[in-house]
Amino acid sequence: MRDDGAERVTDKFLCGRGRQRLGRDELALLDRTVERVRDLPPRHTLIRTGEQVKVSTLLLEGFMCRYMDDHAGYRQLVAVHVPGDFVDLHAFPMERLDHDVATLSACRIAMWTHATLEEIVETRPHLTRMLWFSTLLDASIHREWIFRMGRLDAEGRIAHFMCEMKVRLDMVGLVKNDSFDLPLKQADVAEACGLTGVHVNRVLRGLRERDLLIFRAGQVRIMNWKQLSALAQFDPAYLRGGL
Amino acid sequence: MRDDGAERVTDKFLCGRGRQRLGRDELALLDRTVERVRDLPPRHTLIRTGEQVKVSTLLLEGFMCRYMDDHAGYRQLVAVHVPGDFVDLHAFPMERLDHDVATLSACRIAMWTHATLEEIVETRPHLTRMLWFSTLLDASIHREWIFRMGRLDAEGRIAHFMCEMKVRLDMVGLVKNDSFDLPLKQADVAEACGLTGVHVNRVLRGLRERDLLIFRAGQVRIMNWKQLSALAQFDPAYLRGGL
DNA sequence: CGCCCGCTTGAACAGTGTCAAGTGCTGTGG
DNA sequence: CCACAGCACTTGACACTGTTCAAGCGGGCG
Repeated sequence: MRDDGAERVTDKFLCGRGRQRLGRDELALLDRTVERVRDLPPRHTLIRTGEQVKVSTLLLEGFMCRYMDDHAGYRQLVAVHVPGDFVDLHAFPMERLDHDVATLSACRIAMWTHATLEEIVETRPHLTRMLWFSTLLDASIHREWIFRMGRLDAEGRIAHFMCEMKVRLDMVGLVKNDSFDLPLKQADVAEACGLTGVHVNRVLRGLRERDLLIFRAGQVRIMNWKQLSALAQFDPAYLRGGL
Repeated sequence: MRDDGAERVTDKFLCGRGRQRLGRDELALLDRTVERVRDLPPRHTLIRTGEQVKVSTLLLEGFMCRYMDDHAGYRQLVAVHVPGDFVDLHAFPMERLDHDVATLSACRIAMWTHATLEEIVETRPHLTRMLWFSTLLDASIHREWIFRMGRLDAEGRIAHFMCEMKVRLDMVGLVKNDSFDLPLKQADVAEACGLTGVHVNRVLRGLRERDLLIFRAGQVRIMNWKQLSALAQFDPAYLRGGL
């Protein structure tokens, strides 16, 4: 925070995941070089597969996702993003993406041109390394999702997804009394977990009836963290990236 | 290759994935700064979850994997590596890993200390960016694995896995006449695809009987690429990372 | 030669998907 | 203010994919 208390776009960046390693000057540099801040409506596609990308996006408020569609049009989410996430920083070294990027809820985002990032790489080795690190955190989450889909049953997958959301949102101060906003439909959870909407509905009922978790109207309330995280075989270490 | 024709450790690095963007001097620098080359036996664990890592490993020959075990001891592979892959470069910014790293077959590896990589980051922005890029390729593969597990049935998953191996090995010159070595057991394929060994066996029989693919004695022979890749909904774009 | 490991096959079963119908909001227009 | 449309959620019945458990096979290696 600045003295005047105004929000800075980097306020939530890497909170709980090595933010303390970012110098004041590094945060200030990022803040100063933002190209622009935009508001996006819900369910808005920001980047399409294969298209050339020249800016990267930090999510300030709201929820975004990345997804791939199969031949029949069924969707698989490959990532869900919360405030403080650099949603498509990987587009900087990659230049084009292998997936779509879209908002789930209404969002506010901040954007940096790749030319600006280029300059950071040229002149700021430590900051570069932290940006690199932040893309590796995403990879770490990807791996956990592979585990989730490969080794957990429907209940475990949904529990795991909810545990992950809780911890990630907690890191950026968006959890109050074990409750948090999660503006997704059951169908979105299904697309994140490799399940059908119908089955997600049944599993959620089970979790609710056993007083583990309530997900209703875009709000999650975790009633029994211990049992839920056990079901999910959830260990939050992967979210901190070893730092 | 040098004039004397001797192999250099970086010979296969990023082949087919932007290698042409690496300058001769950059490759030479990597070659010169290798700390050491080692041979590892099959089924050897190189890094365990959570342990502090101070070197990163380029795979020269053989097959390695990264995996996570669930509470019951069942294993999920989260990556399979082929020659030319920087297996745990992400350990450099991350410092410790959220998964184990092990050999599948006998392997030869080259290792760089993180101190050396540190120096590269400090002094070589372009090379740094290419190293960063190479870790993002892994993330890209992770995403495709999430898609594979979430949206494909058993047959599609195995077909997809085999298609991926074929293209990746082809990039580094290890495919001859649509055949390649893949020194894995059926159980390993199961662990990569989130299936049981028994079911992998049945699916492989089906693929063999329809003359799509033969996997026997650690060798894969692709008989019908077109049908196989269609089954897998396979598009190799993600393996090239947009470059 | 015999053992062991990886592969193969069968049968019963469980988990998840599919299809179909119905409920309950919320927002809109008459 | 009510009727209605649309959407997300809910529930039930049934089919199917993949798992589990169990047994048998085959080849390489000590």
